[in-house]
Amino acid sequence: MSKKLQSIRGIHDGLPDEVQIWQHIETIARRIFASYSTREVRLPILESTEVFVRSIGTETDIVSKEMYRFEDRNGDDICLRPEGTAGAVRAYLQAGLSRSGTQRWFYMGPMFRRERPQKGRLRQFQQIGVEWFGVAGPIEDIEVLTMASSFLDELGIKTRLEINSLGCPDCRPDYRKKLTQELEKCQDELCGTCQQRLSTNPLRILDCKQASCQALLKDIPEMTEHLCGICDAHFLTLQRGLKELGVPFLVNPRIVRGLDYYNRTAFEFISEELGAQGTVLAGGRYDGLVSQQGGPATSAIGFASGLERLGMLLAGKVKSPQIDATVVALGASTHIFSLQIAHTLRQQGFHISHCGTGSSKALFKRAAREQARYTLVIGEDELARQIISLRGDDEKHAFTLSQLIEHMTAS
RNA sequence: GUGGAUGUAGCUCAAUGGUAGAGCCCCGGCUUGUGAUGCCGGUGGUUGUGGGUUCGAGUCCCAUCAUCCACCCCA
Repeated sequence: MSKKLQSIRGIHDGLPDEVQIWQHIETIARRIFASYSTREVRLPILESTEVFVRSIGTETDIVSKEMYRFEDRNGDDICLRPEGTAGAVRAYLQAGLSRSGTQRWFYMGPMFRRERPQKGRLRQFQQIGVEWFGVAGPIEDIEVLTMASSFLDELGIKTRLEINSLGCPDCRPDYRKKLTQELEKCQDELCGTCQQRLSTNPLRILDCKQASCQALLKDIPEMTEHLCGICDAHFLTLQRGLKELGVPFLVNPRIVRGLDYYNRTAFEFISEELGAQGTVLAGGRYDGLVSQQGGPATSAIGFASGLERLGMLLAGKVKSPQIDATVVALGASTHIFSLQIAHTLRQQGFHISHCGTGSSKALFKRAAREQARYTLVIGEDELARQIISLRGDDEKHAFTLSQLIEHMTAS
């Protein structure tokens, strides 16, 4: 006997009940994004590792520990994409679109990160993402945020929106320096990982989860108070726009990003229902990335959202597709006739399931499970007279095929 | 990567170290034409996997795999 086969760790199957929810999410995404003239791109799942090294760098654990990276047969260093933005920028530049005006893109598809899995944190997961290129903002920041907000609203997912400004290469280094100086004063009281972060990524200390660190941060200077004039104006306009457009938000100066190409607007839509995996949609401005990948200075903003997490919040709330009719064929002699009926109805655009063979009890039980609008009963009598009965009615109320089509169309 | 919890039937869960069970679901019969109720019957398990201790292991020990929780990281 062979061992039972199973999918590999953190890589799960999408079974019909879950896929149905994903498709619902995707349908709404397509509609909302289209209303912002944002068009779909389909980008590679495999990229050369260089694409991510250039955008993510080798500083964090990401490239070294958390990517599926391997050597192709010809020696190329390639990997499964861990996110969508880097590949989108690569595609944008490869197609020479930097001289074609604003590009508004969205994508949906699988991403791969080799992390310790949890619920809502898988190694293969799916993201829906948006990237807008050539948009300096803050108008586009407001639009991207209202778009994201409409998307979640339309899904009926309750979140709170938190925004922050990360500043820019002009003002962030000063703030980082000031923050580091302040934190060095109480260095010994910081938790172990934050003492590390002091040298590697001091901004990350701002969202440390240790209560002791948060207490030390109480009187620390905030990024939002140290923005340069341009960043400050950008952030204020964004806030005013959101207010005027009725998008509720909270300024959270402790939102940070792990990578340097992010600047100014950063935002997260957070659900209360998912514990530590509560961020359901996150994004921000990344004016530095296109040039970092070797292109011309190009402003850009985007966000991404995990389908699995959205799906968990919608579990049980998405209706199954309605089947129009299910066919009960009683007795072997009726099988072909019943198949012809089903076939014709399908050609008319109806959704039909056929209950197959078995005892009448089994067939009607199967039929009931389908929860179709109609159960069509076809037995010897119906076959002889070329008619179809409905469950619950006797043969006096039977339909000819054309009458049935008319009846089903009318109701 | 670190720390912790949990793995018994399709699902929810029982079982002092001593014969692996219940409810629900599924299938069939009473009832070869309308998912009732009822009764009767049935399928389904190498107790995640592999070792060890023991006369005897679902139970104790070790390893491993998976899921879940928190941390790390978070693109």
